[in-house]
Amino acid sequence: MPSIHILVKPPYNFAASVCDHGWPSLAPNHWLADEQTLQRAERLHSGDVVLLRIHAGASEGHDPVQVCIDVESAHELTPGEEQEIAEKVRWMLKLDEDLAHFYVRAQGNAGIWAQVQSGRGRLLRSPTLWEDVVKTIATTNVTWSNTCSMIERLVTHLGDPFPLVPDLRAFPTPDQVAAADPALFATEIRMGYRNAYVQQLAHEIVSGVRDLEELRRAELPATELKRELKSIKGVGDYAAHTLLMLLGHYGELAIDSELRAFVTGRYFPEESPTPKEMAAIYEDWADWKYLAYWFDSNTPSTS
DNA sequence: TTCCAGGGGTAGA
DNA sequence: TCTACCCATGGA
Repeated sequence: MPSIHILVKPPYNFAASVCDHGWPSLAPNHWLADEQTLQRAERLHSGDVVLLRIHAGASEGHDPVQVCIDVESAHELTPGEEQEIAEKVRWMLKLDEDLAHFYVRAQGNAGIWAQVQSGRGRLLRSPTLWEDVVKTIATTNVTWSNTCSMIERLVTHLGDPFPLVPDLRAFPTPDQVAAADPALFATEIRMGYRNAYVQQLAHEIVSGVRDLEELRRAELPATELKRELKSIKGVGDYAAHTLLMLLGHYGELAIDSELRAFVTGRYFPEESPTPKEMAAIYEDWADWKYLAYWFDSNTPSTS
């Protein structure tokens, strides 16, 4: 089985970073806890589906951390395919993001620093912005377990199978979602009123009206990215800020029921804060508000 | 049965 | 910019 290796400058904790938010639980991702491995069926540009098993390699002290990608495939990989896989995994793991300023800033907060000093902060994302937008829309106004079920059904019904283990499927492409019968969404995939949003986005991409991969690669300022993201039906402030985080912009908080409950409980026990009051808690973190909140919410209260 | 979850669109002010 | 109302789904 071919294995692709990537060297990562420390500090970097593969397992903690991958598992720091819910994305490894959303199909086609699957976290194999016993093996500390992220498994995922992935459709390559050629249309072939391969199985990726991503895990940390052995490293000591200050040596670069090694990330290993074991690839199972029905055919022999070409050099181009190996390069494609490596690029996708680098993107998914945010290996090219510079978090140095966040680490410096985090050292001023003992609780948050304790959370991140081992090399965390690179939250998992999907190989394509398309997949991340669909998944983010699927997190709105539903419980997390329902989000997982919706995405599982979407992948099961529309994703291409991995030939060697057909039960494992890749995330469906915009073409596959656009071509799907709306009745299949209504009766089987069951994303509720989000069905129309997801299929509309797929149609926009297929028709060329919208290019999310161009948007993903374009190094636009956060304000412009946010405007583009909010023009997608089903993406409001919460979803846009979540997607900005996934794209490497941490200056806006994604205010959802979890954030409201955490911030109210820790900082406003006697009142019900407005969104502006909640945002003010992390104002000093400037471009790093999202990560600051994220690790603050994982930090035990000192009071 | 009712409520609500990792909200958002729309209409009307 | 703000508010009211509606939106499918599934678990508690």
